[in-house]
Amino acid sequence: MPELPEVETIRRGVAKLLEGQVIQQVVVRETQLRWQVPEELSDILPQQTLYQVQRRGKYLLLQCSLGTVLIHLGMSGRLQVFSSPIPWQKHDHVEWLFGNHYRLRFHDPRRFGCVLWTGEPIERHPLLAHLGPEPLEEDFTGNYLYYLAQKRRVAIKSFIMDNQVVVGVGNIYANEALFSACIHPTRHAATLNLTDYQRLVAKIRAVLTIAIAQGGTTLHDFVDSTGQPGYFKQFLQVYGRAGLACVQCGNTIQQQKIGQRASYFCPVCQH
DNA sequence: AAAAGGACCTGGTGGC
DNA sequence: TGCCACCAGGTCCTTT
Repeated sequence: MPELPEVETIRRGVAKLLEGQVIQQVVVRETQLRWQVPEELSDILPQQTLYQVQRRGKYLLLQCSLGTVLIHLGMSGRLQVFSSPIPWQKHDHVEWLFGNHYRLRFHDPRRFGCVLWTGEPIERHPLLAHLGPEPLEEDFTGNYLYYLAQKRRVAIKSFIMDNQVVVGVGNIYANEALFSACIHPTRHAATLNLTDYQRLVAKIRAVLTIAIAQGGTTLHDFVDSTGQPGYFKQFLQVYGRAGLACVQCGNTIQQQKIGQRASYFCPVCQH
């Protein structure tokens, strides 16, 4: 479900309501997520203060007094804040109760997400240690991508979806950024020149920035921490538009699997 | 070392 | 209506 704009939208909502609050209670109803939810969570977290909600790629990091709760939403995860108790729903797996009586609830039907705990410095965590740069930070540049792509034969779309190359770019935004940059998604990464990469970086940044401003993309069921959908869907140029007319040239948008993911492109505009 | 494919899960949809 | 195949916003792990 969530790519960087959706996770960032959730981060902002959770931060606004819960930063500075003391955790009172943690309920773990299901431990079998992508990785086992640590049993000690409900023992160590109470009395700790959640002092900051951060994001690294698609991971949410709840910085607490004695360490960090690391959350990934996988394909179908939700994280919502409720101001009063509500009945448990199917696939509600973890809930945090805070001093202001707000509740943070983790819900994930497919259970590809995770809820983990570490007392170590977060950048050393194995899941984060090898991540590439943040796409909206200054170290993500055309130069960086160009040199990293030397001798890489992988499709450019798979390349920018590789979290060791750059974090946060998932299937929707990879398709959109490549269309916007007029680059065919199957091109081998090493065949793009520096100018191509400078243009691509600019477009990745632009697409993600606008998507964040729109509160993310709701295709079916994405909602933010307050239950609101995102509105970037109306800006989508190619994603999900197979067989429809290209918004630029009118030719038919094509669909093709690349790296096992549905990919959409205009065969005329993108080359 | 890099690339490709399978694996992990549930739920929704569309065809027969 | 029921059954089944296939698809979905991710990414780690194994195999080639």
